[in-house]
Amino acid sequence: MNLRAPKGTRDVLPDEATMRRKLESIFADICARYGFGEIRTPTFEHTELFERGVGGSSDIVRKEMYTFLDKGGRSITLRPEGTAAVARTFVEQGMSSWASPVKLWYNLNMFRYERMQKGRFREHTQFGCEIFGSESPQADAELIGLLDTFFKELGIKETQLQINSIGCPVCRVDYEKALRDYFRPHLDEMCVDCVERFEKNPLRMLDCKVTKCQEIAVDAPAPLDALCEDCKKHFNAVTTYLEALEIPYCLNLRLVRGLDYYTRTVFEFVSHNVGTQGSICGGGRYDGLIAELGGGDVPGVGFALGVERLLLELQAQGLLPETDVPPLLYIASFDSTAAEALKLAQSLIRQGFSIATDVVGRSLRAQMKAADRLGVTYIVVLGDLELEKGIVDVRRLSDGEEKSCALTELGAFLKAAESAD
RNA sequence: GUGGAAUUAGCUCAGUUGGUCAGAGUGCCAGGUUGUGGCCCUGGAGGUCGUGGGUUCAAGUCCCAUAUUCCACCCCA
Repeated sequence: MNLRAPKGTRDVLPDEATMRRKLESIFADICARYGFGEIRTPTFEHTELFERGVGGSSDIVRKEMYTFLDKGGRSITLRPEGTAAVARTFVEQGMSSWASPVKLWYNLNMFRYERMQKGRFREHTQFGCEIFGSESPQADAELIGLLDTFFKELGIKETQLQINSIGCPVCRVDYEKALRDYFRPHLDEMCVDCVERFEKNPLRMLDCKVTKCQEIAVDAPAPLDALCEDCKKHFNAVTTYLEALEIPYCLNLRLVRGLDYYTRTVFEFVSHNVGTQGSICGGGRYDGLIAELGGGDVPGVGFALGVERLLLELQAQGLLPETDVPPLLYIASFDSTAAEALKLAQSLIRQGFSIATDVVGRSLRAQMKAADRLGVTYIVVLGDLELEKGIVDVRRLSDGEEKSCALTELGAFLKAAESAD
């Protein structure tokens, strides 16, 4: 077999598909209860959207995008993340004239050209939420509250919320200057990446993983101290609301996040169960994004949650959703009764029951084995004898107990059996 | 983009210093029981040993390249 799924992609088989469907349904339900509407954007966009929206200094834009020229010569990129695309829709569809704030959620697959690792794929799925049109810390808190609700409904316990504020463009300018002043004397001791970050985005020098750089960064000016009065007030209000919602959080002054559009609040839910990167969910405020994309001065805040990482987390905590249950009843038949068996199965299925029947033309013995392997609860043999009398014996496979039942009463029998469980 | 490990049947894996090494378990199909599941017994299908080169009388086995997967770095969900 030479043909394989492309590197970094996965096949989702029935058991996992069922689990994912349940997660999707829980998330959709919670979003609806919080007043969010679903949005589905195109799988690909003009490359320029991500270059401007996500930002040229981010790794996503620099080296992880699936970009190609289409037959019309347009530069197209498979979406590497959701926020820029949803923001584009906001502008294009004139959502600034909708009742404000506009609250949207999505469930979309994302594409990033990366090396494979635990919890990391070239195609992966994100659940996400965005609130456009509110500058208030109440919006930040509501989003984190929504996530907290989601995790609680799934039973997740071990994740930790980390939060930080990286300030607004105004205090960022002062802060970046302060950082450069601090790091400049140490530059020759730091890694090549940090030297590059010094020019482009000195904030990210704070969370460099190189030991030497970390040692130097320890005494760097802290982001929270550098915030302007408005940003300080905003951040304090966010944490106050989190306390009111009884959501535990952990200040992480090193938390910066690599997408260029973030302002003020940034946060992540982390866990040790999803590989060393640890992040299940990340988000923050992006007050300048809509303007950057040609819309008005509309603030925004949002998050994205990695579904594959969520599944890893649920598995580690023994919380995976149930997979499909086997059919309730297997109808065994013979050549002479195959038509009647199909008819009976269809009738019961149309009444709402889950029914299996032979579609291979197997011997009765093989059908019994097949039914057993499927894990069905009951089995009936529909032969000429049974058809003649209009009565079948319903056998319960768990203990072999048999009960006679008129063919016309089979639906009622199954209904009673179902409700008895 | 950098570094490390791995790849043999659908799945989990044996396979010694190159020489009956194409294997086991499990799963699948059938039969034993021509109209009755599980346990048991028997048989069957399924692999160009990731791919391509090289060394050799002889290569899952040694060498090189490459692909894929896993792990870590970077970064992100």
